Amino acid sequence: MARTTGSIGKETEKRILREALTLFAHNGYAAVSMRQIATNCKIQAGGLYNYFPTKQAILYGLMKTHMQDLLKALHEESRPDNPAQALEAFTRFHIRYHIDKPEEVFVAYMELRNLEPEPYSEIMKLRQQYERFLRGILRDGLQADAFQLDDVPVTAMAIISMMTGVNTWFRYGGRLGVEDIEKIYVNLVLSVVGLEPAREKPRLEEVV
Amino acid sequence: MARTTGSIGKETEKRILREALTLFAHNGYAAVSMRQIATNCKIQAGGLYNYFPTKQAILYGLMKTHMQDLLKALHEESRPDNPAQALEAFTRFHIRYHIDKPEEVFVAYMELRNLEPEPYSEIMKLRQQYERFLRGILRDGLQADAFQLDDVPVTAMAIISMMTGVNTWFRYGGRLGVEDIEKIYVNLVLSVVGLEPAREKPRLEEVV
DNA sequence: GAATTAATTAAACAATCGTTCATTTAATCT
DNA sequence: AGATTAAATGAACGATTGTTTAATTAATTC
Repeated sequence: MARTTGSIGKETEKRILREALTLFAHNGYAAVSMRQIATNCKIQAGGLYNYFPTKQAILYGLMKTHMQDLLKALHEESRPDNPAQALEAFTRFHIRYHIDKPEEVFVAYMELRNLEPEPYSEIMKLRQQYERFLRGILRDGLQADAFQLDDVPVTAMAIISMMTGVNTWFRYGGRLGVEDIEKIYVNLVLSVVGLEPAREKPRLEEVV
Repeated sequence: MARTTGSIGKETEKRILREALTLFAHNGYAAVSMRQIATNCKIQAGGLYNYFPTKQAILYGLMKTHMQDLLKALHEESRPDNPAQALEAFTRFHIRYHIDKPEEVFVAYMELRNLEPEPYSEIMKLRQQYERFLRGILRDGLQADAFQLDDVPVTAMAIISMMTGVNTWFRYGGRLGVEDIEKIYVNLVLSVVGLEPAREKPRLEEVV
């Protein structure tokens, strides 16, 4: 069945990416076979090679798409001039985006080492773009005397690690909703740069 | 060659764990073969089974040892009564330990999903012990009105994520030494709980 | 509607996987 | 020293790996 219009062929390609994403996220790239991916797409293993030349290309496709989408979404956000507001906006964006796409985030982070050198460095460049964006905000805040911090690169990495970590424990239907999380993380991040966040009330009834 | 004294046999077992650790850390559990591990130990693949019944048992052995060592080391630290001092001590401990054992930390975190259900839940229990320790400090600080934070469990996870993230970028011989990192992270963590850290001087000459 | 082109299948490829086992080698015990 | 036992080997097991290829099926083009 030939489709020069490419509309249905592209559908299958997306399907492959989606099924591979779920499998990679749950079992890890190396532990997932092409036959498993094919089965979940309801095609034969050989059919995958009409869309991707290698298994590696599927992983690379997933990661590149994710990083590009992330950067695109980031640059579509409005960035306030005020450093504190810019940082808050960035935090809300990051938390929201990462909670919305847990599988993409998980794969993009965990499977870096399964990329061959060339694709690896390309993905890393995209990651560094994202990190540079945050460093820019921090530097602005420092120059405007709005932030207090010891070291811009380290603080940037610390903030990103802190925020991304939300994916390891957050589940829908738990004690806290996305908006609660967002608010808490905004306060955490603002605290990190020496700003007094607007707290509601201290809470003591937590599980320990 | 029989060794009922067990001294040399134990040496080989340790060797296997050490080589497996390095291989798992660099390539991932699923991507490493028993033959690779054996080769790095200068034995044949079959010989591994004199020490471990399965590949899975090697991974489990690595993770359990790491978590037990971590918890043991944690409880050997003195815990100050003062919440701020306890938090600072915990932070210094965590940073130091995680920088000292990057491969163990990496494997213990990244390969959780490659554990079968039973070993998985056992390792998770140990992880949760560690997290509970931090939550205890945070709760103490809240009750003593020494800390300001919105949510103990979330803050605990955020702090741990932030600190553990140091392993993804820190390399010896870089711009900052371990002591610099330790100091920076202490300030970051104290900031997170609303304490004004003792800063040296703002720095602006960083790479952006 | 015939020709062409694309997509899908099913079988096969060599390579490698974790694991087992009979055998050999070597250290310990009596 | 001889018996015993542990450890290491090297070959083999069946299963599975990513990928290729020829044949088949179906959709598009002229």
